[in-house]
Amino acid sequence: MGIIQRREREKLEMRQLIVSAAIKMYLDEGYEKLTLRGIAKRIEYAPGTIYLYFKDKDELFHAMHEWAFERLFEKFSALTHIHDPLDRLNKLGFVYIQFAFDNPELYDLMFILNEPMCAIKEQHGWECGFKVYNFLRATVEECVQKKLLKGDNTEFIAFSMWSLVHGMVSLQLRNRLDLFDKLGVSEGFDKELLIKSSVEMMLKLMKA
Amino acid sequence: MGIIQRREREKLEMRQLIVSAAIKMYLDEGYEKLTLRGIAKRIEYAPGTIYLYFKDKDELFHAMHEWAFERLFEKFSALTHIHDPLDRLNKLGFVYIQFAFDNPELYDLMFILNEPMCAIKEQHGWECGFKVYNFLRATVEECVQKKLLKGDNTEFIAFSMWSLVHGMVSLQLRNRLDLFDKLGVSEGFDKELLIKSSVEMMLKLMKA
DNA sequence: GCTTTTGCTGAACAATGTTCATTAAATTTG
DNA sequence: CAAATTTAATGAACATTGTTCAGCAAAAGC
Repeated sequence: MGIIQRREREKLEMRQLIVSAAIKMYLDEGYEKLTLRGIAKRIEYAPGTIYLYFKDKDELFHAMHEWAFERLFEKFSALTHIHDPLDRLNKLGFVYIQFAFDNPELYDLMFILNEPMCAIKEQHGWECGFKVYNFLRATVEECVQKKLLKGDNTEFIAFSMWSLVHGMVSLQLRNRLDLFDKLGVSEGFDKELLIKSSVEMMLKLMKA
Repeated sequence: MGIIQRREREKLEMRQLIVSAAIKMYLDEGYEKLTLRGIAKRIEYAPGTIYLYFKDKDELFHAMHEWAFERLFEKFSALTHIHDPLDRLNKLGFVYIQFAFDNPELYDLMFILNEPMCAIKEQHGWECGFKVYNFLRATVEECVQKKLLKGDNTEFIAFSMWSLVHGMVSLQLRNRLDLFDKLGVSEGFDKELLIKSSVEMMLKLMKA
């Protein structure tokens, strides 16, 4: 029965077509302008068709969310060759921050928006997030075992580090760092530099 | 001219009436169910009336946002009596976290949602946020001057601490910590404990 | 008492996510 | 190959949303 195989393949291709169009539209025009009608028009299908491939908009967001995680995981993977775990940990932080600045909309999808997580609750867990987090966790674990860091609780340390960079990045993405513009510093105050410098300081502080 | 004074007062009262109804509705039914028609019905006015007091929904969000900041500032103010700045810094963190867990919707409004910041761009800056942040900043400054902390850059330290707790709290609010449920830990894994313990660890680490 | 200003109305508009009866095409069956 | 059946896609329709605006009634000014 080659036919049902082909059908399955076509179904996946169609799903991918929709997701690609959605991502392109999302990156081009932003969150609010990403509409199902717009996506449908872009791929030259009727709006209702999307519902044959996705239960609702949340599920489409989830698919985009997974795609975004693959992009970040690629960046992380490029660091596996670094032998010194402390060095790797450092780079990991900077890659994470750089990714957020380069792809703010994707970061939103991955770590801030509610939508993709609604779809997750009804399906399997948050595997893509888990996978990326484990990269950090494993590196921290290695540092802990080699006693390169202060403290010995891998869980707490990894979580704290993630939270630290996520906190900085998400405050920036949500314009909460505009606060620093008023603090007497120069007008076009560089938030990216503030973040990177602060992370650098914290990492130094945590070294054994 | 007592009349225009009364008018001005009535205008403010009406604004407050709308904001109160909006907050009540927001806390009762959540972000998505907060609709202008719903608010109008609640205060027994026509939908269009709200636009006589607020330019758009974002501006209403901004007013709610300011109200929320007053609530947090009250909590912070209760800590002014603590003399030891390091102790105050500790408590500050826990009050912040507790506030977020007790009032997740308000926290959203204050630090995660985009809406209230749109209204800010067109008006004066983010004064309410600035005020609350300065509370933290001043406490850190005091610790730095008394050499109670490692490091001497008040700006970096205060920003890092804010980011750390905000990161933890916002990851939790956006269900990104569900990841830890799969990590083999117990099912009803206590996120609040994880957060508070991690912050505790980090604070110890930063003590001079 | 007439005119002007003000506050409020609620119908109307455009846009959204979502559903579903209907149609067209592909596949299976006889 | 023709008929029957299953599948894919349509696009009009529905309920909601934020927002606007011509009209209207009451208050204020003269």
